Amino acid sequence: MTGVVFRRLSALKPLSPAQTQCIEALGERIETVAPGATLRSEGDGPRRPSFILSGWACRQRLLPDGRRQIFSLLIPGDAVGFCAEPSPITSASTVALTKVVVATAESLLGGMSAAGAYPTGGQDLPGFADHMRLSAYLEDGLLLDHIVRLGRQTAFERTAHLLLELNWRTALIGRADERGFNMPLTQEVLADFLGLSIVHVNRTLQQLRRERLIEMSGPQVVLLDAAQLTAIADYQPPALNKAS
Amino acid sequence: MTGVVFRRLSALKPLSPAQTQCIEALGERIETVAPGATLRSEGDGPRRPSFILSGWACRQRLLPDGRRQIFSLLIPGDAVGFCAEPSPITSASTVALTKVVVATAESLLGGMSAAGAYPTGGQDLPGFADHMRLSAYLEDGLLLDHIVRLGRQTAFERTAHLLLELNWRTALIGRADERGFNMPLTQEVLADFLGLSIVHVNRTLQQLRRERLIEMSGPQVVLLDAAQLTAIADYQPPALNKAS
DNA sequence: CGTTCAGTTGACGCGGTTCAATCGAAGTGG
DNA sequence: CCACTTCGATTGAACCGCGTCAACTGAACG
Repeated sequence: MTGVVFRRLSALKPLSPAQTQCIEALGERIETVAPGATLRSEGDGPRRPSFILSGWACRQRLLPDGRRQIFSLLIPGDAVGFCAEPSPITSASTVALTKVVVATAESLLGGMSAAGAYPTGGQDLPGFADHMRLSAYLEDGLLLDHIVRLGRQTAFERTAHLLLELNWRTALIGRADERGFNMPLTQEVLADFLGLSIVHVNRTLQQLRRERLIEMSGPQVVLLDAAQLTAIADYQPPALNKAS
Repeated sequence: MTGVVFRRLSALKPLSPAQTQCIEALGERIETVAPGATLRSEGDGPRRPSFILSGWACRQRLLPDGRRQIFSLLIPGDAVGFCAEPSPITSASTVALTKVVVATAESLLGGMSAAGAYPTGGQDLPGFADHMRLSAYLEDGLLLDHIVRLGRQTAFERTAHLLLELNWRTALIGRADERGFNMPLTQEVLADFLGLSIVHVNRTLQQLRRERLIEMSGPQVVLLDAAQLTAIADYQPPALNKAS
């Protein structure tokens, strides 16, 4: 179960044996969250950070009249709640979209603690600060991509872009191959992420299928022509430079 | 000139005398950038971080066909290029919207250096790491607000929300009062920020004036009815908790 | 077997874009 | 000092991408 975390983090920067061992130990502190449940709500105080071992979640905000905007989709291997603030400056809640298994991971917090304190108790902590920092940059980049999608791309381009992003991210954790990847999202979730109506998401997906760019059977998605999709969406995968 | 930086940072967390002195010293390393010039381009390597002392800039990305999306607007007191990565994971460039004066500030980098190194050379550095971390969270929150605007708000709501945000931010650095604030942006910039066409930005601003919610004369903006604007836009100012 | 939930489809309307033209203010060069 | 240009703001008309409303389908479930 902790393999996804290993793959996710080692893609950012190589992991030492001590770190690898530390990640394997994550499997010992597991919690299961039901679909729809809140992993972390808006005004939460300091909360133990964790990794998603299985299932999908999202960060979102609700408007008073019920409109919802999803900021990011969280897949296995992704971190939750690593913002070390006592109370977050801006409100967003993290919600499970499927059944989710998380591993609590305060032990990885070395160098991430609040008030900028450098590791005090355990100098021998395997130092995940670099990984978490790189991970934060990666997420930040995904947010910028999202802003471009919402601000300047058509429904067709947006949807193609998202599918390419999810294909890249699932591949990173070893969950995508030539037979595609698994996307356990309803069209309502896609709509709230892409800033579209459910109906229009439905029609856009149909168009992608009609033009033989993708294939879908249930939650399984196959990108039939990744090159053309990439051109349509102006997609550029994140540039991970492990040399860092 | 460095007063805006002081106000900006001390709003996040009180500044020690040593830190204050350090900020005043920023005035010694000044550069001027012409409107339209690039402060920091996409693939730039490690670049010296800096603060904007006067003028406005933005972070943006261009699409192949010329469409532009602006991620964030940068005003005096804001930091530029504090991401400590050798090469950024995602591409965005920072461009001056007016004449901009920046102060280079590598001396504030204590605890921000690459590779997660904790301060080595100068333990006596006044430690701006906390401030820069809080500042990053603040910016992150502004990005989330922006995503909600673009994804789920109408042109009218979006524009109102932006004006409230800019009013709050200019007030934070002491540049807004009951006579309003100065917004040196063309409608084209507003359009590329709000994900709208120039024409529609023009009409939306007209509607805001017609409904006596704002007043504009040149770059000067007055919010005539901040309460109603706040309700319309569902605006919530960032919660700065200095107690952190 | 009724209920619920996700996906699908058609008709219609609106919010916002596009195209095109006008206008005033601010340069700029002869 | 006067054309001439440029740039940003403004306006009208036509168009269309996408939302809204409403109905229907099939699968899953108790």
